Amino acid sequence: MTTAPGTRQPRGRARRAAVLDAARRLFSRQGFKGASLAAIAQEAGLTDAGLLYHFPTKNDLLLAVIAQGDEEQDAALAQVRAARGLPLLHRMAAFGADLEADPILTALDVTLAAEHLQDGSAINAYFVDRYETFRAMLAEAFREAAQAGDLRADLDAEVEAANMTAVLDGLRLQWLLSSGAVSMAGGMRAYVEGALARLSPR
Amino acid sequence: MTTAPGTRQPRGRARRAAVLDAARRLFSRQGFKGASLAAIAQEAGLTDAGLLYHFPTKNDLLLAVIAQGDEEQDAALAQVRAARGLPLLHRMAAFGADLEADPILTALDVTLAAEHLQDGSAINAYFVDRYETFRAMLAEAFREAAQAGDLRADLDAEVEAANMTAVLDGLRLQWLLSSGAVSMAGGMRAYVEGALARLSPR
DNA sequence: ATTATCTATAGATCTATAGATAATGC
DNA sequence: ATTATCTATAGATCTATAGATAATGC
Repeated sequence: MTTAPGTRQPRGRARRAAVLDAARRLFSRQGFKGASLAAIAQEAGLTDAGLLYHFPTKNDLLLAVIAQGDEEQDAALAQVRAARGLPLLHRMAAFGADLEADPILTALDVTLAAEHLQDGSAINAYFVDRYETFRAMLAEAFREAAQAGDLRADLDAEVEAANMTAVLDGLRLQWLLSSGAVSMAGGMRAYVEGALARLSPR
Repeated sequence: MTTAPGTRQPRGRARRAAVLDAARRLFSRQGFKGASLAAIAQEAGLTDAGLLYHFPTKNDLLLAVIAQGDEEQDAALAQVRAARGLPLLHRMAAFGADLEADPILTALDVTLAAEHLQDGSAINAYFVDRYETFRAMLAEAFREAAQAGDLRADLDAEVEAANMTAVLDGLRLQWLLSSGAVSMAGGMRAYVEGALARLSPR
């Protein structure tokens, strides 16, 4: 029996990876609409038609880029999710540093989220969902910490969750716009420590 | 002597305003690259060629849209800048509500900033500068409040300024992505009050 | 035989210009 | 006379498809 249909050959797999890599870089720098298939193909070392063999449409390519980025970020997120309550919140202090480690992926995320803020696209739905999930995770941790007596019982878990998410997000933007002069890692650490001190019981 | 050259007639002025208004709405929803001149012209009730009589290039149109938005936001910012030190910081608590009052302008700002994060365009320079100025204003207020003994002497003015800016910015994104479920006004008020409580002396 | 890539091109936009025409204000 | 707008179109992209050809793995 020959290679099962659909199974990708090594050369093809390498090419696919090169295309994904080029697409991530260009989408990250110029946005989805700003980066043309021709530019991505050239960066990956093939023609646009060659690229479209691997990804039938530009939108398919974007979805693949996002899926890959997700997979990589899941590692950092799993570190956080391994804890609950106050320890989970403490771990958020290191999250800014995690994002600084991958400027391209971070810029991609900011750019794509803003580019699909309000259209009803699949990408928009993805971001709406991801933000909700992230906030829900933090809100639950705040509630658990409050119930356990580790934080003040009267805290507003929803507001705290949204604000912690907002700092991380806002720092990303300033970090990118200031060419790194504003530190995501430092800002986030300061915010988390400050918030937990402010919400400490008694 | 007839009308001085360059003086705009009433009809022209009204058209120009209609074009600016349509452009703001469409840039806000679809970004600069996402909104075509034809779509903007149609929304304003003229042809694309007609539009280009008023604004020679698409980029000129964008600059005019930004300049107009700036003028409007300056009103809210002037309210804040009228104070110094701790009172200035207290006024920041209402800033989220101000932004909620104009969803189109707020979405425009987020979208354009993200779309021009890293290109070396004039728009990029504008945002880099605006963020620096905003942070500098807040940092100075934190320093003054600390020196006056209204806040802890050992606060880090730069970090506090960047983080306060970040919350406002991050909340904008969540507010837009959640169709208003996350409150900018509430989140910002909570953040500012929390921060000032945390930094209150001894 | 299958997988990967290319050339060539269709068809849809998009920005911008040239030149004609209509509306307005003096 | 000046200001505003239109029709028509050039020229540049851009996404995507069709069909041919090259490379690879069994």
